[in-house]
Order: sequence, then C-alpha cells, then structure tokens
Amino acid sequence: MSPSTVPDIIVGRLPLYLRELSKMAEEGKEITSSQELGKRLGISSAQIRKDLSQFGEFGKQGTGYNITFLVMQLRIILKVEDVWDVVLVGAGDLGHAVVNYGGFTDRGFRLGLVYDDDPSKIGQMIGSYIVQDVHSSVDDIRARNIRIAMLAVPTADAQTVTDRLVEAGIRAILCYAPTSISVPEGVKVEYIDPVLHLQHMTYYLP
Amino acid sequence: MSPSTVPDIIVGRLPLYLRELSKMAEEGKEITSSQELGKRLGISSAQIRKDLSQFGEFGKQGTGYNITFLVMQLRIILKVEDVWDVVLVGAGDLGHAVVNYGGFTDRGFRLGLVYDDDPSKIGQMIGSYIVQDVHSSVDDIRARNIRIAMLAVPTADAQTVTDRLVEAGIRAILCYAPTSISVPEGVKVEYIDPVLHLQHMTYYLP
DNA sequence: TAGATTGTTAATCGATTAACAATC
DNA sequence: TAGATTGTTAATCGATTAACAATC
Repeated sequence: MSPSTVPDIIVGRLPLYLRELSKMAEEGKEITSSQELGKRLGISSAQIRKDLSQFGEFGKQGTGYNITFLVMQLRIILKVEDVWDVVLVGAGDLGHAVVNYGGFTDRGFRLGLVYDDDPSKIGQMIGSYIVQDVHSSVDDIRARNIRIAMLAVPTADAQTVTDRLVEAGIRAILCYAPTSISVPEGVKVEYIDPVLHLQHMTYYLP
Repeated sequence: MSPSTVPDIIVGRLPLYLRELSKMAEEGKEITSSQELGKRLGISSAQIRKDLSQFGEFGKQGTGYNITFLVMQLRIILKVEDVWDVVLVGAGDLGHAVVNYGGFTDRGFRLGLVYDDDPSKIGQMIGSYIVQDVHSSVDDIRARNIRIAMLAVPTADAQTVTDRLVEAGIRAILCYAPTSISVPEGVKVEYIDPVLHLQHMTYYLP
C-alpha cells in the first residue's frame, strides 16, 4: 500500500511501537501479542493490530508477533533501518543537551554537524563536535546531502534559519523554538515545546 | 461546562492558541479573527471557533477577538493565570538545558527545585539553583506543596523516581526519558522524545 | 485437538467542516 | 446600512472498537 494512503495518525504511533518493542527485545523477550504491547502502551490491542495491518501481515494466529522480526519491519517502514545524518543549529544549552543526548544511537540517527551564528561559539568544541559558522551551512549541508535538521535557536531566529536550511536541501525539521515556522510543500516540521505539555496538564489539576 | 466533558484533544490545542495569541500581542496587534489565527497555525477557522465555544463566548460578530482578553481567558481556562512551582529531577545535560531554558517565564511556570542522585552533582550550582539530594525530595515537595515535575533522568531510573514523586504529591509529570512510566489514576503524564518525532518524519522522506 | 491470537469487517464513536442565522 | 465574523447546527468525514472467522 502506498504510504500516502496511510493516515498520519497511524504513522505517528509506529515509532512508539518500535520503541516499546525494542525495549522488550532488550529484556530478552522473543514473542509478544497485540494485547501485551497494548497494555504496556495504554493502547487497545485492536488498534495495534489495525495499525500494523496497514503495512502487512507480521503476526501468527495463536502465537502473536516475533519481536525481532517486527522491530526490523517497523524500522524498514519508518526508513530508519540505516542511519540518517542530522544537523543541529544552535549551540546554546539546549544544543549542548542535544549533542550529548545518548538516545539517537541505534534509533536511526547520528549528529553530523553543529552550527551557531555567535562568533564566540564558532570553533569551540561541544562533545566531539566543532561548532561551525551557520553562514557556511548551506554549502556543507548540500555537499553532504543531509536531509534532517534540529533547530535549537532563539524564537526570533527560527524563521531565518529555517529558510536557509530549506534552501540547503533539508526536508525534515525538528523545531525546539516555541513558535510556528513556515516551510514550503514537501518539508516536514515537528515541534517540541515543553510548556505546551505543561499547560495541557495544568488544565486537569485541581 | 464541567472540564471533564471537554474532549482532551481540544484542551491540547488551547496552549497552542495561547502561544500564538501571546505572540500577536507582543507584535502589538489588538484584534484578531478565527481566520487569521487559523492561518498562522495551519488550523481551520471553524475548528478554532468550535474549540473556544466549549468554554464561553469570547468574540464579537463582525469584529473578531480582542487578543488581550482572549489571552487572559485562556490563561484562566488552562489555570496558568498564576505561576506553578515545578521541580526538576536530573541534573545532567538535559537538566542543565531545562534550568537555563528561558521559555517558562510568563507562561505560568517557575523552576522551584533541582534534584539528582549523583553525589558528585549534589550541592553544585546550576544557574541559580543548588542541586539537591533526590532522597530528600519527598519531604521537600510535600512541604512546598509542589504538584508538577519534570523528569530528566536515565530511562532505567524513570519509574523509581516517578513512584517517589507521586508519593510526594506530584500530580503532573513531564517525562523526557524515552520510556512509558506507570502512574496511579489522577496523575497526568506527558512525554517528550525527540526520536519519536524524527522517526515520524523519516517515514515521509524519499 | 483445544486454546490462543491474528487480520479484517462492520458498527460505533468522535472529530472536523460547511454553512448560516444572528449580530456587531 | 453594508460588510464582516461570530457561535452553533447539521452533515461529513475519519478513527476506534467489538466481534469473529481463519488458522497457527
């Protein structure tokens, strides 16, 4: 089935399935069922079976799913069976946290380049990376054919940097700035703003 | 209308509306319409009007919405008209980024306490905070009546720390660890895992 | 075989949109 | 008044769930 026909809300759950199944594999489990996976994720078993059925038949009646096999299939579906190079723009505190974040490894991503526009930061080391001048980013990114960027710059700079990234060939942006950014058709953007989550929860607090 | 009757998916959009309206206010705008706001957020005007109508009548036919007034109303609805104290557990790189994050101010939150379990970190300064021993957290949190926590600890520690926080009276947790945590009824949890966003986007990359 | 669980269908449930009377 | 936009209704659209035949 062609990707464009699968509802985006289903695609968005696959990474969650992949994460939990990888955890099960680490625990040494070999087989699971839609019921068990659903319980661990707080999702109905019917939904998990329905979601997976969009992409093929991965289980066995009476038995369930082979975890290693399903992990591999989900990696292929999500296109993370290989490793994507990712650039980071913004070498502030958040940028530091992203650089030192251990969670990318084995999940399909590798930090390739780190940029900032602050002359006092350019040339400095963060972890094993040298902070590059953002003004050279378009050429670098083009040359290395990188498609994914993480944006950890101040809100005021977010749109300008975005425009440059798109020009350089970036097609997916994870934006940590608490603002909406405009991109042309064909460029994906997702946002992380912790305050949105906090405000969502305070609604329910007494 | 009683809060529990409003669909959660609508509640989840209110912080987004609030963020964009605050930005408009900063730009000096006084009035907006559901159409204009929708355009800036990539949401239909009908949805915005329907969402807001769950909580009252905030606009004027023919005119639109007074931005300052609507911002105030949304703050009240989301219970962020006052400032919540928040505790942070985990003083690693991510913890540092959270402490130095400027985005909490004026959005309803203030960092109150920072914890870690690493003796080499306890007592050190991060920004203007002294890292506290997590073993004293239950008493501290109870004494100060804090309800909200951010969790920036390794995956392996997430559940243990969560149990302690719940015992201390925490009722809302923003979890940065890439794992699901179990909490009793009445405790809200939201998650931030950048890799889930990246994997969602790679699905659509050629 | 008996028990368990899948993949799928049909029914239910809920969310979004279109349209418009009300009215500023 | 004329034009614009709200709040709301009804229609549409889409997502979730329940149930079960197929089958391991």
